[in-house]
Amino acid sequence: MDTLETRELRYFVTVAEELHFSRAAERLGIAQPPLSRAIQQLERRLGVTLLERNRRGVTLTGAGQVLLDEARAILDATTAAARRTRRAASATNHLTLATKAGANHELLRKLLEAHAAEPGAVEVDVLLCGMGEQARMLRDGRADAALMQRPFDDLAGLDTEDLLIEQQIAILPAGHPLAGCTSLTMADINDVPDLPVARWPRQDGSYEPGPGPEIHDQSQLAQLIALGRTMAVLCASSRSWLWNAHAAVPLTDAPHVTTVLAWPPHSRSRTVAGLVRTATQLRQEPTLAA
Amino acid sequence: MDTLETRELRYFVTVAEELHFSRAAERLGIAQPPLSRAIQQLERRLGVTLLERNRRGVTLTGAGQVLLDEARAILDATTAAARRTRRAASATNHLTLATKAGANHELLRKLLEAHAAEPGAVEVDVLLCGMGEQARMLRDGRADAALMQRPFDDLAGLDTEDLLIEQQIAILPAGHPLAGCTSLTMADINDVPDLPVARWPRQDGSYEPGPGPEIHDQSQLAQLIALGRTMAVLCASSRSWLWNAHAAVPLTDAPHVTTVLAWPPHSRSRTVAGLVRTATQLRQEPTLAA
DNA sequence: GCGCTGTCATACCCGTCCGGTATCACCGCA
DNA sequence: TGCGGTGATACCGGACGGGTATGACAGCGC
Repeated sequence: MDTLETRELRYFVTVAEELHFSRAAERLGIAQPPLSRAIQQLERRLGVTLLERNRRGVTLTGAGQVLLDEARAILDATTAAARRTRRAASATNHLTLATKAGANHELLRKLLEAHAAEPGAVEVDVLLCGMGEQARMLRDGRADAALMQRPFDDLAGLDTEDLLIEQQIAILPAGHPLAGCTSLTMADINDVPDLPVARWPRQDGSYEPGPGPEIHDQSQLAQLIALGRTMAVLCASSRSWLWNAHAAVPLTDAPHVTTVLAWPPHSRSRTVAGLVRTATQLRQEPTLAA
Repeated sequence: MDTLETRELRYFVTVAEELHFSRAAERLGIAQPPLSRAIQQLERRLGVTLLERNRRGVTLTGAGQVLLDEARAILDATTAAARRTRRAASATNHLTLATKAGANHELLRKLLEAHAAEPGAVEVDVLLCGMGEQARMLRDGRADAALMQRPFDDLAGLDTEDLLIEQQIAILPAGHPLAGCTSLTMADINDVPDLPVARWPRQDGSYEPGPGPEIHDQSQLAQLIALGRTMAVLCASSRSWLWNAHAAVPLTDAPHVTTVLAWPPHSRSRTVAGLVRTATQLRQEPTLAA
């Protein structure tokens, strides 16, 4: 009675996104009548009205909104499942680790080193991602594990293991007056008239309004800071990629950043488990606790 | 090309569990030949061998094991999706909160109270679960949110918000010699010859071997302690349900227990979001921080 | 070695159901 | 009151899921 087929979910998601049967059918590459029928069947089977067909357009009901979220997650999970299965068959004894390009150099190096030294070491392919792309990589099965940062990245639905807690620092142009300070507060750096704070994309990819430049990747940010156009707040390990034209000043009241190893739940694969084990051991070493 | 239908996944999971086509077909209520064909189609579509058909039996390949985990998660997600959609349609303005029976009385009371006082308050149905049942309730869509405890409960794949960090305490029969101590350590209470520590089920439902009794629910435990048959290690808030025949002694070196509010990821429902908001505000109140 | 049993795979047929085309009912609009 | 555009309905053909019968093959007892 509750056998939601993925075909039906695919159809429903498309209709819910388009709020228009004909356009949805076109996007799906089928005709409109079968699509209408499929949605009706889905509604009948569930015993629930998912879409309100008014004159001039279609709207989602509350239940429809719920199913939309669920269906999206399920469809993502199926493509991820297919991809993971294929990768498990082909690149056996490989493991793809997604990391934010430029972040956590040191931690990554140590993790790879420690993992390679383990007895049953599998080869680790490092996948450098843009801002917050790791979550997608994990969820759609392109990566087996990822280094991510709380509270920046969206860890919803992922298993995690904390690896490193860091202060945040302000990265400034070396010549700027504030660069000489030994420490700063958030209040100090907000509203500096000639040096707006860079804006990162939010989880949905949009930017909140503000004077600072919109940042897409770390190299762009580095250059803009070096040019004296902006400043940024980053975790302390970002020091590893600073230029001569950059200055780093600790922020006393910024929230701490936790770097975590994340992996998809329900993944009981031996290879990921091995990496997690290595990582937890790493964390317990005093050299990283500092 | 990667359109894993849920029917195929259902078939594959059954075969992978039975490791026997005919039995799997019987369980599925279909004949064996169509099942064989369906699995072959799945393998052909994925381009991956999922099952090794040896003489005398079938075994899972590595890729098959991966797909088995993924498929189970997906099938759970579909039944959960159907249930959540139906509940969203029928019990609108309701919200089901799963809690471990007997745990976190005070916190639960305060949470419900605070939530009821919110302006857009929806009614909260409290669902009392047995050991670690909350995770299943959340995952299969019977509950919208749950109070759970780290590190006891399996939080994999759930979103959480920390609510309360507590010490653990030892619950002893009131007359026992150790009951007079002002504090104890784990070493003190392990290997007490006449009072073995009670054993809780693990995440898979099994018990690790040991001398203590196997515990299924809190009332059973309470009685066994009162009878002087066992002792238990629990979080401090368990004091609220202690009997006169019980004594509680703080444990100095036991790991802390974090009670969290958990909910399924991708759930952007307004009602759950409201409860989470209430909960986070609760956490920030000093009365609970103590 | 010969059947016997039990495994999964193959061959073939049938009915369901998915998808397509044609059309309808309805609304807003000029 | 037509016209454009919406989703729903009617009907038809073909693909495909499911059933039965059978095959290929391994292990086992005689």
